[in-house]
Amino acid sequence: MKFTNPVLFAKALADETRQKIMGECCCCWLSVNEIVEKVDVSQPTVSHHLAVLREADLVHVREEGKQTFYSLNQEQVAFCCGQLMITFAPETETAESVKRTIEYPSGHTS
Amino acid sequence: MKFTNPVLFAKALADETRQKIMGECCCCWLSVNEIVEKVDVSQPTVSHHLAVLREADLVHVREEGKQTFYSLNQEQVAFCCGQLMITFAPETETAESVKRTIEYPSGHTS
DNA sequence: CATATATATAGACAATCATCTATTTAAGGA
DNA sequence: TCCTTAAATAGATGATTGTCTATATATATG
Repeated sequence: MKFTNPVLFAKALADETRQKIMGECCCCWLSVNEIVEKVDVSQPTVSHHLAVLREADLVHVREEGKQTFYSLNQEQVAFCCGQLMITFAPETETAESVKRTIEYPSGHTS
Repeated sequence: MKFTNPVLFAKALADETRQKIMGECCCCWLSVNEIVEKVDVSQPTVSHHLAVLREADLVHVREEGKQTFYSLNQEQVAFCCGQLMITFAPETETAESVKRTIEYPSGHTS
């Protein structure tokens, strides 16, 4: 897991279109063209947004012949959100719970 | 608790100086001048950043005579981070744990 | 090999944004 | 009332960013 700078992470999320793209490829692999069909901007614009998400390490990429498939890196998103929570909301119950989950992942119930 | 649009939230975090300000007034009340002394930008710039944070409902504000004190709204930060996690990392253990914490806050251990 | 298809890159342009200086507003204190 | 201090607002400016069209690159397919 590469560390994503929290400002870079926030910048990546700081755009409507990009959040839409993230939502679309959150739970499945989509080719660039499939994403284009869903988000009502041009193909180069989608490519640009995907580059931003790649830069922040927020997507998995799989090349297959002519096509390139993308899917959201949920683990990285969770990690970054968790970091923000621990940094900027340390006294909340939610942050405490996130911290516990990171320290004692499932299975370590002893 | 006002609902903060997730793009607005990300935009608020998408700046180095603003994250620094958030860190400074995370766990205490600070006057604008005290913040200025900590973040190496001009007073009007700090006021601008505080306005952005206010717009996203991420700070508490308390006016006291000549001075205005700010402190980070940790609950709102936690809520927004949690929303992002649930939206963009729903299949992670961290998001599951956040969801549980929201549904069954502390005390409801029955 | 020629053509079609999928994606990325280049470059332009308008909009947004972070910052500054100058000024205004408001609240004490002498 | 006058001066000082605290913060916000106005307006300017340079940098960044989101979008587009045009083009390049790379991979099939006939």
